[in-house]
Amino acid sequence: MFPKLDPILHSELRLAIMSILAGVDSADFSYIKQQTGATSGNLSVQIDKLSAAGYITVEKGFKGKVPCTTCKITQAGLTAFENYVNSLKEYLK
Amino acid sequence: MFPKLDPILHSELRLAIMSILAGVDSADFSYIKQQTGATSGNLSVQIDKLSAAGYITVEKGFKGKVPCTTCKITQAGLTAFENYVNSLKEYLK
DNA sequence: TTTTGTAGTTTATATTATAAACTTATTTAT
DNA sequence: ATAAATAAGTTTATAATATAAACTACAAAA
Repeated sequence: MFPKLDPILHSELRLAIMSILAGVDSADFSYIKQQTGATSGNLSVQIDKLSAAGYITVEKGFKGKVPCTTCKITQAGLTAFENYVNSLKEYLK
Repeated sequence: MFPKLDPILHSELRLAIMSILAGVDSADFSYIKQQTGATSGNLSVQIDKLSAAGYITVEKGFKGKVPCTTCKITQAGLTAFENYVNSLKEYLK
């Protein structure tokens, strides 16, 4: 039987966000936006969802005078990401 | 930049259907239903979508007196599936 | 002949993703 | 100093999607 895919991660943009965050210590909103090519609105919504799921933390600060939102993957997020990848493999082989 | 994921394939049930069909010559509705654990309604809709996309062919016949719908992956479907897998890899590494 | 089971389809609903419109603050140009 | 343009988001509205519930048609069993 096919394993259930985590619906939080089975989303193109959220998966891209997680993919980025899995490889770095932290990344800010603008960087993620540029890397993914997402619109600000979409990115904002999906970051909220990942944050609500406890997969990332979001810190709102300033870079000089400009607001800057920094995202970081959590241990739970990393684990979920790994589980998702493993589950997905069952579908791809 | 992350490649765009084929929205037809980026769906849990449709991906499972394609995964099954990629490994066999053909499979009928009931078999796919049993393998995926999907409801008939959901399966019917998703098979229609894959068929409309040209990724599978659907043949309605009879097994004795009982109706039997047989699905088969097309070359286009196989190619799309392979592309999807390759695209996905960019997200998972 | 009524009921149960098989094999689906159609329709309705709830969720989701996405974009458009908006807010707030900051530079930059006039 | 004021207006225009840019940056960094958020909120809201819309369109698409997945899913389940309800329904149809037929066959086999009780």
